Amino acid sequence: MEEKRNQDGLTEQEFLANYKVQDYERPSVTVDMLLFTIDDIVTTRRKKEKVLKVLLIKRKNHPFIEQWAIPGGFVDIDESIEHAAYRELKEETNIDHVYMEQLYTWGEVNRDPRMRVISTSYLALVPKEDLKPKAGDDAKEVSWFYIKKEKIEDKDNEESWILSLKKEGGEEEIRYLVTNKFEKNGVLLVTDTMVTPCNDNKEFLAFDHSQILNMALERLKNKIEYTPIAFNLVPKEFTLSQLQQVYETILGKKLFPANFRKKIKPMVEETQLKTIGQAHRPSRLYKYKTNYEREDLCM
Amino acid sequence: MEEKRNQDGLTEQEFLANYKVQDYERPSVTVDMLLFTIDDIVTTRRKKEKVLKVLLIKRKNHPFIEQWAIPGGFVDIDESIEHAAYRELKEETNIDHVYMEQLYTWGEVNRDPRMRVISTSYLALVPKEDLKPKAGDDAKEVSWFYIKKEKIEDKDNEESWILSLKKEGGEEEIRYLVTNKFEKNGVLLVTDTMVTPCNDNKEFLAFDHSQILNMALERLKNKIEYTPIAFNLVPKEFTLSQLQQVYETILGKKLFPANFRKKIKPMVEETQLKTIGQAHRPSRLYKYKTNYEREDLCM
DNA sequence: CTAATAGTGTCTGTTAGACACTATCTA
DNA sequence: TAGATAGTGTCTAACAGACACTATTAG
Repeated sequence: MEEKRNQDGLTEQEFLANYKVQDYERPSVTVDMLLFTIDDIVTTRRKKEKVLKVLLIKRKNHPFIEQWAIPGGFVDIDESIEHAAYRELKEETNIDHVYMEQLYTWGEVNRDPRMRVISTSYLALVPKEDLKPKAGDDAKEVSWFYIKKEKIEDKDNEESWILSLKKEGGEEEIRYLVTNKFEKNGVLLVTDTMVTPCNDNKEFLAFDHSQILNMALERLKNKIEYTPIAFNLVPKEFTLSQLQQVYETILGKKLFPANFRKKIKPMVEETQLKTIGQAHRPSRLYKYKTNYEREDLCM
Repeated sequence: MEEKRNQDGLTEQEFLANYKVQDYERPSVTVDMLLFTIDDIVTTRRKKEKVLKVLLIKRKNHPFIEQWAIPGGFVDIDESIEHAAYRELKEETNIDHVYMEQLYTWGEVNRDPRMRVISTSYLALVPKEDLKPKAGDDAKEVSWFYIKKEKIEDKDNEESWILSLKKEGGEEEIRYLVTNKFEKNGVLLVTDTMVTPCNDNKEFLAFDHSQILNMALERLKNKIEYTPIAFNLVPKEFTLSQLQQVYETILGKKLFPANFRKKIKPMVEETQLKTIGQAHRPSRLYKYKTNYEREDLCM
């Protein structure tokens, strides 16, 4: 390899040895971790129902003191952002092999009133059964919030939803109005989503976290249709009804069992196990067919 | 609103007024702009063919001096990352209403040998016809490269491609081997793509830019199937054959005209114009139906 | 006329959606 | 037995893929 020299006559080695990192102002870089799980709740009529939950922490200092926020933290100078996200995840779950993907990077100037912060958000999925009840981290107040997102009547011909978060075993409720505006991007009309607190609100999420949460929900809804991410929300062995409930919760609509099973069958394999002890026909347990995608690609 | 105080007894106002940005080391933050267009090239047999092109610039300093790179730059402390991307785009194109979307954020520790750099990449699409030939920016060498990505025979039962970039009107060619490895993410097998220079290579892209480029190509391929982004690569008025060629180039396969037209028809409206002067049946010009998506959503 | 590309009609097999039906457990 | 959930068979309408065909220009 010949030694190329730059305009100052330096080789790469010389250049790097003399390189002074310029002293302009840099943003801080953080990661946010949206950790989701699916859990059972018991409704007023003593019926069990599946709900989607997200993990939030209560802020202990300004800004947004005493408000709930998506867990996150600074990226160390000598770790990758993915590693920082993973570290954050570990702090909250303490389990391995958790599904995680990058969601989006938020870079508005005034996201944080203290200083300029750029944050990359990650999304992670854990089956409820794998979550060991965390030892009460005295300093931190952490809680699962269950999520409801309901379409409401169009106002001004726009699509709107009420997004509400209810604290697990608590009274606190956070409500947002989600509205799609249409905006031009090139020749396309793309949706620009507004997330605004409902006026009856007492509680709010910190920073732009409501917007981040909403984007994560959209991502989940989209990806569950064309990828097998849902399998990250059930235990290793599961019944097809359980899995169907996961789909129904995330998509926010009921599915026909026959159709659902037809669609899912190629992705799973039977085990010899069945559920027992319930007052109805026992159901077969299935496993995810790990090489499903590989087979698919090799055809 | 009551005044909440933190553990030091400060109100938010007091807290922010006294807030000292901690002096730990911060990464630099940059944006990269992947600008694509579709152009005609004339093959050896004097046939016209469509190709996908990407804009690259030649680096004038270490590291990776004299090598081609995706255009990009630092994010100013008082501008959003999206604004920085937009600024970069403007610098290269000088046209408005360009389609742009965030691609991914790259945060490995040693991406840049000078210092820690985190980079958010954006993808933009411009119709060739809108590109005014840029006034020769003396300091910068900028060029379009056309992209070929061809599947090669499986080695060890893996999918592989040759990704090659050829400089517009030049001899330079950059070739990479793209291979999918499978990796566990939660219970799923997801593809982890390796992009390695072909051993016959003389030229390379700078930094991790080959990987970024490859991800952008994947994104394009996916999104063209289920969104109307392709309309950003043709002029305001276009023939359906033109549009079909855009799809074919990005998907890397031939489509049946009858089927293509059936699929596209609901997204376009006829104009009264037709092409003239060609030695075959003239073709009707169409426009994109801007409110296509809206109509769709309102049903 | 030919060469070349524009554009259409229609058959096929696959799939999404809807719904009615059967199966198997506990109490 | 009833009540509850598990699980299947099948009809229909919509759609993707394949292919044969017609249309209209320049030279």
